[in-house]
Amino acid sequence: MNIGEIARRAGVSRSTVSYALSGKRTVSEATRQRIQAVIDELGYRPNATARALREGRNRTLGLVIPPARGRLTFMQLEFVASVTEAADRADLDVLLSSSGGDHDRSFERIVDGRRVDGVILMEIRLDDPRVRRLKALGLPFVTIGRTARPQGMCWIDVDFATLVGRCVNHLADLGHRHIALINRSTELVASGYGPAHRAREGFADAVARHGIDGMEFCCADDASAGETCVQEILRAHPEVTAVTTVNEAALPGVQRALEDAGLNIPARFSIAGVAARFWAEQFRPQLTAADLPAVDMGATAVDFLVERIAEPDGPPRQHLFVPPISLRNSTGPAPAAR
Amino acid sequence: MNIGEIARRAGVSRSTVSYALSGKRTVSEATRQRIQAVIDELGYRPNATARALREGRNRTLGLVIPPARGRLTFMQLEFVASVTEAADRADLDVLLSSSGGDHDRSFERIVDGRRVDGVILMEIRLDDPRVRRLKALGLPFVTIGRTARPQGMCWIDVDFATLVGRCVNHLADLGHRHIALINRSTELVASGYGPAHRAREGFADAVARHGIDGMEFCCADDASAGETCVQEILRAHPEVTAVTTVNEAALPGVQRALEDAGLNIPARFSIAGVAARFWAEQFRPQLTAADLPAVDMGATAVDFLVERIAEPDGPPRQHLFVPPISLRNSTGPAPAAR
DNA sequence: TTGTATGCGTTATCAT
DNA sequence: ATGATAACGCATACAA
Repeated sequence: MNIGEIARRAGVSRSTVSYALSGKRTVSEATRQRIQAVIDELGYRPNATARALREGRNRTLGLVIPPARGRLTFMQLEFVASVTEAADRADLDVLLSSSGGDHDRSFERIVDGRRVDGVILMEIRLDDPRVRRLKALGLPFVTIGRTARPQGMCWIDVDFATLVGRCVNHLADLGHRHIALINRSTELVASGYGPAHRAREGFADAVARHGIDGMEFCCADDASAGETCVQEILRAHPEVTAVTTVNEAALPGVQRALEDAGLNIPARFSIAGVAARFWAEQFRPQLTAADLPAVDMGATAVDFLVERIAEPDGPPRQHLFVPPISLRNSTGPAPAAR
Repeated sequence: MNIGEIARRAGVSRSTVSYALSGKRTVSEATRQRIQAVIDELGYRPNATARALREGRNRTLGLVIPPARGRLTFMQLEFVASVTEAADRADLDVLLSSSGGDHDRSFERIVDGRRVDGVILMEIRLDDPRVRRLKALGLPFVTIGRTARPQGMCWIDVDFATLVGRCVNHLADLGHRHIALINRSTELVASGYGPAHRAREGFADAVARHGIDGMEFCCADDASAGETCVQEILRAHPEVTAVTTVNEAALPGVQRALEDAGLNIPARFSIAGVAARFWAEQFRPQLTAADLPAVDMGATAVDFLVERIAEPDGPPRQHLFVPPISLRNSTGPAPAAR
């Protein structure tokens, strides 16, 4: 069923049907109703593909997620859901692409074929080839996370440096003098993953500012790595009384290792970090942490992208999220000794 | 950059360029190379929208997910990721639609506008209006879960009845005589949600078969509901020594309540169920459970859909997943008394 | 208030 | 081995 058939049956021209539908020029009430009757009867709906071809836009945005083999984090998954809902509110569809590393076929398909009007790029690297690609194509995009040179680009990010710094402040104020950072994986750091780098920097700065002892550990994004990591910390650095972390997926293992070591939280050991609320509340006792604002971030990313699509040469918008640290029960005064 | 421009610069017709690219008719090596050179130089890529209009298909499938306000479960999220990857392997894109209940705008957009060649429908109800819609449109689709009348349709599902039955068998074999089922929420049951209904049936059958005492409790999909639910069970039915559940999101609360009641697992209380592996492993001690095979399910759903798109009138394929129950450490012999 | 004609970028049919 | 041309379904500039 197409617009021509509707026109024929209603005894009008195609343009009249089109205008009756779009309202972009006046159509007499009589013909409008006749047309509508035919449309209702035949259940006609305009073909979105033809419209996209004609209009030169798809009313669709691309969402590039990391390949699932590296297991999506809870935070990422919440973000995907919130982007989908925000897009829906703007009457936009979302074309999903799982890409990253060498697995970029779907990214190419979506971008090369101009299937989308703009792209939201998750899990950006400090130097990201996909960003260069999008720039070269002149396709509007928003990144989640910043590249090394984010000037002139549209992005949103979480201020991991500041947040980790605040965690250190908090722990130092409680008297802790030997603090460990449990960062993301070595591979992630090596590949230039911003959050890991900025967590490191924020940690180093804060530790230096307080003149206390800080050490960093990389840790894969899973529970058993977290367990091993804490065991290693306790073994090699018995003086450590507190940990700060940006690795939410490691938390269950962190908890286990501390329990097994008989270290009561927060009486004998403190921990604070940055994590999705889900993980913070899952921790026992609940974790003092900056909750990652996934829903806000998704909505903001869509807002920025929609704005940029409408006005590609407008000023690039950027937002650094600094969510408050929720004081829960995992931090307390440093114990006299361990 | 379009195919006409390439043709002009290569000094050939548009059809020659098209054929050179598709290989659907022979093109002399000389012109092929000349064309390729121009393409490489100008970075030409065919416009997917125009191709879709011409070919009458989009090489895209729709994935309808439940609205995120009800928080996507891990299982659902894993499924989304696996569908995306399976689609990518088949060179298909995935258009995401979050719909369900009254929030069906994006479903309409995708389906009415013929933006997709087929649809994967998650979280099906026993009587689902979207299924009727897709049938009426003649759009190929695969459902995750079955409707009440699944004959003639393409679907995959998890055999909750059998799995819950097996959990009961296992617990009965261990000597438990008073077993509770922690099902999904009252609302979900009321709305005709298949897994909840079939868990109930499987439970009732198994309990009757063993001639033991079984009782069912509905429980919202979150930790605190799980906690309340277990407290209620322990209070009202102190004779209960084991629980089986299909409510993974309630597990953290279940655990908390049992801990608070001082009921050691599995010495004084046993629990077995159906859950994503993530949740089973998160439980302490690790949960004896049938792990939901999200990745297999995603791949299978895509396979079925691709097949159906290619051959809309072929026999509808169906698969009932009965994943093995992984024996972990949450079940043991019934205690003498409680 | 309505109709006619054109083009969006492809692919495929027919012709050479 | 290659070219000209007609669709695909829609929106809109131009006419009337």
